[in-house]
Amino acid sequence: MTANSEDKLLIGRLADLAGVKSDTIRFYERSGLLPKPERKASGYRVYDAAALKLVRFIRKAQTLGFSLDEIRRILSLRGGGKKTCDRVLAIAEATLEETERRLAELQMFRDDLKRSVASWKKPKRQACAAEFCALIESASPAQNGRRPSMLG
Amino acid sequence: MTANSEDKLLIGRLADLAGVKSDTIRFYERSGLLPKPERKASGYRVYDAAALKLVRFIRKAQTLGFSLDEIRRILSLRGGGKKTCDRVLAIAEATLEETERRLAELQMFRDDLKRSVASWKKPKRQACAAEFCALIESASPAQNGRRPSMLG
DNA sequence: CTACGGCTTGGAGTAAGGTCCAAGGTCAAG
DNA sequence: CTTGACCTTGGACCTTACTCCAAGCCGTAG
Repeated sequence: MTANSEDKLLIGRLADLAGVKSDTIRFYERSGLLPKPERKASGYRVYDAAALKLVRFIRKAQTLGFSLDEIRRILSLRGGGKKTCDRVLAIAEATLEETERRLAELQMFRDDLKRSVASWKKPKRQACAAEFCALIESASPAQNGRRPSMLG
Repeated sequence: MTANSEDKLLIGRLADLAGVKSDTIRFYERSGLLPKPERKASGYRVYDAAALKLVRFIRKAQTLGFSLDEIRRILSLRGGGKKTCDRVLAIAEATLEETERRLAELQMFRDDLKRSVASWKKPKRQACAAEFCALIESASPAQNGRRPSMLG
């Protein structure tokens, strides 16, 4: 029941199943995120279920805020020994801290936003645009622009 | 006590106070995020406290996940009447929903991560790299890549 | 045999968000 | 009156993450 020929995917099928375009798969390969796949005699790339998992992993990690570069570094840790494990632990802890920070900020923003939306729904309010701005403005912690990198 | 000459900032000072580079300020101006500032006879841009607030607003909004384009649209709503207010409400509600989604996902990831880090700290564990990956992999909701746009 | 869709490659293009540079003007201090 | 820090402009360049294109094989259905 393992790896019969029906498990094999060509690039377009893999892309569809993962919800990306073929070009994206090739791009990930070029970028070192996906290993070079087997090839048919014709040169066609042949993928298996593991490749699909991997592409889905990459997409998932992206939604969590990791850059492709960070994802590459995370993936490169797989299958290491004790030393690697310490490194993973360090990264995981840094990620956790950063995630907590983002979470707190987002939560506060959510609460403020919720309150404001409720108050704007009660008839007669008009300063809402200004308030909406003020609310973003005072959304607390992180002082300063663009998403910071987790992973030291 | 309002707007004496000490409130006026040149671009470099404004940039420092906002934690960005002068080039970024000029870029924001070109992009229509900041209004054209007053100029000295020499051509130097002259800013006031409002400009500083605005730059900080932009940075803050970015950390909350808004793109410059979204920020521009939000800012353009300031000072509108009842009609604008309905629009703001709609945007705010969409933003709220999207924020809830992101929050839920991030929270779940945080919890898993926390649990794992704790377990890895107890002596003798070694599959942690693989686990770290599995954990990102199963982080639930959003199926599919890149940050979605709040704001319809 | 002919279509037609899927695959190959290399390379160019895109959008977002900056970042840097050269050539030159401004201004306060010494 | 010279230094040196800061300002001006236009335009080139950078990174990230794709996305598209042309020219040409592959593979199966009619």
